[in-house]
Amino acid sequence: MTVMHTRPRAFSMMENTMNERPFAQAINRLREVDLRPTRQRLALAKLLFEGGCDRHVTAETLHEEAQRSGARVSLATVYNTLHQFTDAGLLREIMVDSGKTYFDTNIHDHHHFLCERSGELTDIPAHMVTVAELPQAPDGRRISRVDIVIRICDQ
Amino acid sequence: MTVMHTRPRAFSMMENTMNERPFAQAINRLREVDLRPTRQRLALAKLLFEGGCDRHVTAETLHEEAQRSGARVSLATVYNTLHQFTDAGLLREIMVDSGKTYFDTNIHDHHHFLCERSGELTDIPAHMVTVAELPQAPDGRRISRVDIVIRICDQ
DNA sequence: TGCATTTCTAGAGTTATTCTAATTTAGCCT
DNA sequence: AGGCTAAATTAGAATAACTCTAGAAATGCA
Ligand SMILES: [Mn+2]
Ligand SMILES: [Mn+2]
Ligand SMILES: [Zn+2]
Ligand SMILES: [Zn+2]
Repeated sequence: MTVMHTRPRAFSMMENTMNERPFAQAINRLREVDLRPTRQRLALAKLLFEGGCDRHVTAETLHEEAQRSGARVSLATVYNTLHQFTDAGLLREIMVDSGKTYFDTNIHDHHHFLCERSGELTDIPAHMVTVAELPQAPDGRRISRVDIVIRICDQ
Repeated sequence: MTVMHTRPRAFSMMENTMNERPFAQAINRLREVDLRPTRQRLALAKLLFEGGCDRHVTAETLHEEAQRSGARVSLATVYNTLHQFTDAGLLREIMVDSGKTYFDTNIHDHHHFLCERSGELTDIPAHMVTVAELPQAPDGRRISRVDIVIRICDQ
């Protein structure tokens, strides 16, 4: 399956070598999308993108994590920042169940396992799913994305 | 002067069961799962299943529709009924975006177009999508369903 | 027809999210 | 460095979409 993603390249704190100025990449990346690199945005970027592993966070979970790490960021700012990062192509929004919005640090073409017991999301790289045939988009429309959620349960 | 004492006819469940053929199936289905065919449930079943076309409703939209049709059903009952119908296998729940829960009258294997402009859902019969390869479910789990949402936008 | 059980309902409560308006901060310009 | 202005942050209020509660009504059974 091929869906056109003309999205900015993933922003990764891992690209910083240890001795480079901390946050240099983050600051540049935020500048590119006209977001001032404030203390709050940098703290959240660090939590989201440092460590490199793909994450699925809610505003609430990221806020708690920020508190625990000692960063003083309001919940309103966490919401604002998650949406700004999403608009900037640094995050992807996923709405999958139970009225909660997840933000995915993996912006590459991929799909998800959804655990029906816990609600946990797990990435599936795009190459592991082959869609041989898709219907045409209705007249005057085009396909912007194909989201595949594989729901898993016990046994 | 003549005063008409036309006592409102008592509601007869038997009459409805026998005469209103479109609901015979729903009523039997409800009986199977121990849901009494009450005035409210039958009114909502009529709105949902009469006309045959596949629908994607929210509690709010179905409640408005019920009001307009003259049925007096509380919003709480609409929520209860939609969940009961879902548990009974008469509806399927879809959570696709914007924190709203949609209920789908099409319970057969199928997928959806999602209009990114309006949020409107449209059915795609399962045979129009061919999935050639799927990843294995994690150890001790099995795939319960594969949901495919094709997001469409303008142009 | 009486009675236990189920269902319905208004309104209160909850949760996730957005809005508002006052305060603080960032970036730029002397 | 100090001042200015737009952007950003924040606490708390507001909203949206449910969910719960507890009393009233309907239902089905004997
Ligand atoms: Mn993901
Ligand atoms: Mn459908
Ligand atoms: Zn799980
Ligand atoms: Zn549309």
